[in-house]
Amino acid sequence: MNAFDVLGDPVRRRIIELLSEGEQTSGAITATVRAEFGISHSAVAQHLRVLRESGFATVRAEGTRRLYVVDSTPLAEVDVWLEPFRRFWSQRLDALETELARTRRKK
Amino acid sequence: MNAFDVLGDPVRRRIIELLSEGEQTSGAITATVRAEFGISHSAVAQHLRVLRESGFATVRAEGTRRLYVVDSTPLAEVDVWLEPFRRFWSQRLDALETELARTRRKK
DNA sequence: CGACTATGTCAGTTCTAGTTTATATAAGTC
DNA sequence: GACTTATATAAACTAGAACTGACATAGTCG
Repeated sequence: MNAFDVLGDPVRRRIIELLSEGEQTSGAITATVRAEFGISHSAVAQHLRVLRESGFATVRAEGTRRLYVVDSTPLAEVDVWLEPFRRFWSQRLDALETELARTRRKK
Repeated sequence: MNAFDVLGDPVRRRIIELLSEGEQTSGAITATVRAEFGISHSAVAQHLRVLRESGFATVRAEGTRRLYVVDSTPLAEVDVWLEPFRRFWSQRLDALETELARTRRKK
């Protein structure tokens, strides 16, 4: 599954957000997501699988717990795709910076 | 339809890429996409509709032609979502910069 | 005006992704 | 060893997205 498809699901985006705060057990993630989205534990487990298989997360076993961490590689890919478009919304910022520089020189 | 869902489709991503090079007629876009993906003109028209309705593109009529331009607003939203994660892949760069600064000071 | 071109929409079909319920596995606890 | 907890998977169902083919609208050109 392609990186953009993975991010297409709000539950998965939320899980990635949760993981950005640091390592989380499957159980902790499931509890939060269940509370927020009202879906079954199985649904969450399947989202976790998608995140694993698409490279957005990696897992480490500790006893019966599974500890998930975010892997930023696919996110970086998305960022790269976005890169050429960034000029569209940074144009105004650039213009502002130029203007500020000019004002400063006048002083 | 949410911005991430819109970007989930490869045809739509391609259309956005095409539009980033500047204004394009519906016909031009359709021709390129049909050649690359082998789908019907109707399918392309429907993707264009999604892009319009989700705010990724705006249209201007000129005779019978429709001229599409990219609107970066939803792309910027995606960029904003990505922002907090950027530190993950810029860490290495940051570390490198710190190291360089230290080396410079030693000299 | 009639034929043609550019574009868009509708209806129906197919495929896929997300969900639930039920089941499986393996590690801790008494 | 039986019971519980943590987690994952399988199978079946459903909803919705994407596609095709047919039709609709409106400019353009002879």
